[in-house]
Amino acid sequence: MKSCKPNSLDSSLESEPQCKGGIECVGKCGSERMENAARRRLAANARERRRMQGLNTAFDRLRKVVPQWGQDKKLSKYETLQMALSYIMALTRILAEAERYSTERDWINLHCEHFTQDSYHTLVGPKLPGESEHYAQRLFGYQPEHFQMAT
DNA sequence: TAGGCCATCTGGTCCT
DNA sequence: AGGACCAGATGGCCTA
Repeated sequence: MKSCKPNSLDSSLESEPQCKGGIECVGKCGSERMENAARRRLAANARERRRMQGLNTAFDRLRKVVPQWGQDKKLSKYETLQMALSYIMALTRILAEAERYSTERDWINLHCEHFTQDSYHTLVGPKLPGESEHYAQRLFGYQPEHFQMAT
């Protein structure tokens, strides 16, 4: 995914002698200003590239902790955010439910085993071919159309 | 081939 | 002034 825009400005910008002013150097100062602007632009481009790479690293880390059951292909950034939202909401629901039981042991016996993947399969039935995209939706209620008008 | 997703460049705005 | 952040534009890659 590379841009086709050339990056040819970064050479020959070093070690330009300082302009001391005066009529004869108006053109030269102008070209130095342009070179400085070009240099700043390139630096800004590099910073922006690093910033976006950092953002993508964060997305990758989020993908690793978000459920992706049955998904053979990587979640898009948008899907990752929506899945993370649904996941957090599901975990919040679980915590709230846990508070309704008097002892931790009661709650663990009742619910914990339902959140291993194997027991999930027994809960909702065997996975069918072509059905993988519904897994997360059924457990977490992740349905993209619910989020289209979010914000 | 159209559409989705993505990386990169770029100019604007805000902040330190 | 310079860096961070953002959104729009552009073009490449991939898949149905």
